[in-house]
Amino acid sequence: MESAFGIIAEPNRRAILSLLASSERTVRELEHQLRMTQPSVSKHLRVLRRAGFVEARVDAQRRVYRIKPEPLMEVDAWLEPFRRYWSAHVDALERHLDRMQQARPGKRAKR
Amino acid sequence: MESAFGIIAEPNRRAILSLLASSERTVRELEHQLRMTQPSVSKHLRVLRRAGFVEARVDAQRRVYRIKPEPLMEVDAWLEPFRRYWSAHVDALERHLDRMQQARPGKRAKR
DNA sequence: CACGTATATACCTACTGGGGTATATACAGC
DNA sequence: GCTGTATATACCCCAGTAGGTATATACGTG
Repeated sequence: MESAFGIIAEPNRRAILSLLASSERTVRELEHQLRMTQPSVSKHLRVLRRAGFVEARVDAQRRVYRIKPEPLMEVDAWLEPFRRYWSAHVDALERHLDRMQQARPGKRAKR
Repeated sequence: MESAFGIIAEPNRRAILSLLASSERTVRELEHQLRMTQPSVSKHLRVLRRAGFVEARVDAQRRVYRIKPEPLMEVDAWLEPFRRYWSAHVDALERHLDRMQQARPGKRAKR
């Protein structure tokens, strides 16, 4: 599957992306931090690279990978039509929490 | 694969969700508007239902499906750490989507 | 140049998951 | 009841893909 959605369906790939979100890293660093085998990391990185999620900078024998945001922006854009449900949901949750609070004054609502 | 990301990896499921985003629909309506076979629609709807993306209201023999936003909110939340990359690349997304669109027509050879 | 390190790739295997056809179930109207 | 409609499910088949092991490639250092 070549869509951005197919790419991030894989948990290990999401984990890689999440790590790279905070800072760029080498293959080795990813391998250790995610406790995956090196070929597995490389394979996932290749998929991510080809799909435009990451790019690599060469540093001697190392490849330092970093995020390229475009495909994730595409996912973000796809979510747009659904965002109108967010507010409704949040409102419903707030009303719910208000009722809870009124019914049991003194008890702290969670979340 | 049971994560929300795995669920929306499937293009037909995304199409179903996108249709439901504007309004609730019956299985038949989805079947026609997406030109899919009925069992296929039902199967995808079952996956979506079990993962909490949709719910069905019974109307005689019909089931009217509608969006439940929670799993998509989860996806939205996952994107949060990456949003700091957005601003720098706003117009890069346009170029990216143009390229995607160009790559569409015809089946491309694989690697 | 030999050796260790860092990364990529090839190859095989096993599993999953989607498509299709046929069938079951549920309901409505006559 | 019988018939048509609406939806779900069972079953089979096949392609894609992730994991693992072994190997290739590239680079740096002594």
